[in-house]
Amino acid sequence: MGSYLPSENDFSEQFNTTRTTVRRALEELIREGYIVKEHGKGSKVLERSKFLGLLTVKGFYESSDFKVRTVVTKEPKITQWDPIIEFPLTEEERNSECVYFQRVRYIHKNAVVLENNWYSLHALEPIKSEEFVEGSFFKTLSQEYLIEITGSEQEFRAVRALEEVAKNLGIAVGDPILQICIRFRTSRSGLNLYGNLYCNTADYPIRNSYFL
Amino acid sequence: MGSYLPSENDFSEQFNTTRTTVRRALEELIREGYIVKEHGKGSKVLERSKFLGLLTVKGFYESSDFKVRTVVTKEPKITQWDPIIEFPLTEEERNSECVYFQRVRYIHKNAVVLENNWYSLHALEPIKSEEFVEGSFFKTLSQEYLIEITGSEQEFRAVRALEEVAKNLGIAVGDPILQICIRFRTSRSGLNLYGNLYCNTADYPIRNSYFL
DNA sequence: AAGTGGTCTAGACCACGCG
DNA sequence: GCGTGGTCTAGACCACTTT
Repeated sequence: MGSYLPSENDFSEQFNTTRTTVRRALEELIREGYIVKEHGKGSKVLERSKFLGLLTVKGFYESSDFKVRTVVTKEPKITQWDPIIEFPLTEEERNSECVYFQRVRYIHKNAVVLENNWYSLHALEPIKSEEFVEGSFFKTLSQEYLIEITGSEQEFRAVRALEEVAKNLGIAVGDPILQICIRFRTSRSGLNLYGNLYCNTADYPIRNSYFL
Repeated sequence: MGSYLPSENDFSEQFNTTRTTVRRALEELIREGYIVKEHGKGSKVLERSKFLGLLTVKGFYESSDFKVRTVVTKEPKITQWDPIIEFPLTEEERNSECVYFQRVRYIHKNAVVLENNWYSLHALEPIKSEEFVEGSFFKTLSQEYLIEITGSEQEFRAVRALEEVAKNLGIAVGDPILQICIRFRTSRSGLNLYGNLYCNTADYPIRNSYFL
């Protein structure tokens, strides 16, 4: 913590690769908030504030201070698209049914995020939650289907919690809540994952970082 | 709109540069939400939804449908650091005074964002708002001081609007509001810019995108 | 087969920080 | 001066899409 990583040249020698490739790897660490680069000095390892909840494009990840536990509250089932999705669907998606499921993310004993997810049936079969690798949908996609997340678009809004959200997150109806609408793009052509997240940011704000 | 850009090879020929460099430029367009890449097909130009407010690491930018107008509501002045800043200051920053100013961002006639900004006096002199190039603080840094934004970290929270925020944004006290705490890192060593933004997302959600 | 983006190697030069 | 990260050239090979 507060110390510096080996230099890019050191890494490229050590792993028999080029600086370009090392830099690509470091960019990932930067985006996830683990390091910052300092021109002329090196890559500094950051202290992780213990009250921070974190979001990456691939979902949530754990800081060293807490683990995110996920509970599936609605099993994946085939249904119609929900107009709450903020992104325009492709024609193939509109003409297909979709798979919908719902999860709640916990930190310690606290429900922090209620997450709705959809994807188009034309691009990917339904996956039961029992089949989730280590309980993770994204890990399942990666390991069982060789599908990777290639990017995402997110819309942030502050809204008042409605009944369902309030109940799941243990807050009052009308409390301010952070709504994040996400479209994940994937390495499988035609497959997008849509998410609608309600985050109780009172204790765990959502963090994003960006470099270059 | 909906059409494709010339290929990366075309661009690299046309501008006498390499594909690597072209790809870096395209990454910028991706992050700002102008294009998406489709493997094997090309770089697709996106339609811009007209109700979208957008945020990049460099501040706000305009979609084709509206311009963001900025009004300085509190002139830059030298003061003490405000504990509302969510990020740990460096020792040099803590030991220095800071420059603080406040702006309101308008879209059409609507006040949409109230923005507080701070930076450390030890790293940059005070800049009067009359000196802002085209009214923009970031443009001033870039053009007059050769300081570029190299990255940022953002924390998102949904909160209730307090008096000052409500008054400036024309909403009621207690209404849900999106608070974004930002630290911008810059190419000038030791200079960070801190921001505390209150966004009325009712009509203009904040958008982010990410690739690779 | 041809064209696209995705990834990688190899190497150069520059700007910044520090002793 | 030297080591660091920042940027760029030049070129290779692969995976995906379309014809």
